[in-house]
Amino acid sequence: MGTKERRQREFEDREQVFLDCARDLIRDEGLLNLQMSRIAEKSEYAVGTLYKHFASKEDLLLALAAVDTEKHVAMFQRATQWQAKARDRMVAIAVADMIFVRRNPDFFRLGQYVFTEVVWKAASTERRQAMLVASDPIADMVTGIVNDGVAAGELELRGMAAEEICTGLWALSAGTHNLVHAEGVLEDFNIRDPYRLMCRHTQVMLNGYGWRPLVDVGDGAALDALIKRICNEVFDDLCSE
Amino acid sequence: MGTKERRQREFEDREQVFLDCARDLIRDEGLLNLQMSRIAEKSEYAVGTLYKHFASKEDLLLALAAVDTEKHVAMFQRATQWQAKARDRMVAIAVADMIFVRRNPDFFRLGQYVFTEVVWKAASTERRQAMLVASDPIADMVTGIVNDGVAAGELELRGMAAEEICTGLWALSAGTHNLVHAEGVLEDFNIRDPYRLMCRHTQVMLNGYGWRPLVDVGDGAALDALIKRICNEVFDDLCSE
DNA sequence: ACAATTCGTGAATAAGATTCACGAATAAAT
DNA sequence: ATTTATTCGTGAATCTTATTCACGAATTGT
Repeated sequence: MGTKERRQREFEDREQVFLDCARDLIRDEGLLNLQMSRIAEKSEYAVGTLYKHFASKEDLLLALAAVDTEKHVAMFQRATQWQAKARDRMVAIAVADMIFVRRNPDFFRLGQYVFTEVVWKAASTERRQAMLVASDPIADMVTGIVNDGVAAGELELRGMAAEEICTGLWALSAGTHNLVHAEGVLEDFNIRDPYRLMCRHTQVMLNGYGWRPLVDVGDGAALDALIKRICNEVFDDLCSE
Repeated sequence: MGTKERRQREFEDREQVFLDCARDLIRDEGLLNLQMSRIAEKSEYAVGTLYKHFASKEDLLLALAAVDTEKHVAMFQRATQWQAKARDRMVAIAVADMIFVRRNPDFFRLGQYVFTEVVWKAASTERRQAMLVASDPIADMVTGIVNDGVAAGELELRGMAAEEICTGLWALSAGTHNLVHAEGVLEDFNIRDPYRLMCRHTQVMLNGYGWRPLVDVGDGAALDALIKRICNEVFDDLCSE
């Protein structure tokens, strides 16, 4: 009598099939040209079936973004659990961002879009909730590193809450994502290696908080060496460079 | 024979009428519910007339965002031209951001949306160009202040280009906008006074670049005094607090 | 006064998202 | 084994909106 279970399993697997097809279509034809009927066609199901899984197009997009976010968070987790000084782990978070965006070029574009009022409000409460749950661990991870740094005497809060420092670093990262996205959208806008720049600014901001030892940001070689070390020790399987 | 001129003038004024109506509709009913037919109805013109002015809905949104950007840039210009030390002018830029967003709560939401791949690509080349032209002065203004600071011996580049420092500050600002937007979109997300925090992080980051005298970020009172001074001296007419 | 041109109009069209009545497949009951 | 009930995928039909364009009124030129 496992038929019911098999059915259930098939239904769940199908959601993944739809998401994969949608992702392929976005990659090949762009978010702009994504059509529900094309997703159905590509996955060889009827449109009605697609709507059994997703309340709306926006819902599907949010589901897609949530999957990305889970992978993104998993990268952060590796950085967080790395056995190293808080200072290096903080840069590792930035490197995780860098690697992730390079490997998933559509990620931010989609993320940007789904967090738009228009899309967000058009999606179902469940998907919104799933998205929030997926991104929930991030703040704790970063705050945790800041607190570790303080505990180890490497960082001074200087009257700020750990969460506020965290917010500054987060803004830096979100702003850099914006910038990377702008490179794709604007024609003549081009900043060389924006995520490397973000790593440096992370160090500079932490310098501002009396992070010890202070980083000599003039020495790009030191940063590059650290990035390479992080790639080797933390993201071995993902770094080809 | 001024009839032709009058006609021409009427045509140009109408564009403003459409934009005003669209803005009102967005304020009252949200971007999500904005419909071209409603804009036409509200402005008491036919849809066809609306389309004589805007190639598409996205085109209209981009035009709307460009107007906002011009006002935004005008605020920055006031900060830039303020007769004060580079250090204070840099904070004045941040304060300009703060005041502008508070007075135009829909601004960033719209800006976020139009810079989305989906909207950007759907708009006409002319509007895109107008948007780029409108935001063009910003980078120069900020880089200018950084260079002034370096020339006055208040800031060390430490091996970074002025543009790179500028990018860091820009990322901080863009990230904060993101955060402010998130407060509107997400239900339970709430950061007290995000722009004040941005001002502080601007100071911290500049501390990291050896800005002199270094700012004691622990002293929130000093920052608040500076913000109040900027409101009085630069944005007198816009600050009620 | 008449022809030519410009310009606003809104009904018609187009594109795409979303629905839902249907029938096939499966499960339950006899 | 046969009948009845239920579940589930289907895709043609519907609905919503953006967008177009043929028309006629207003204006200009002769």
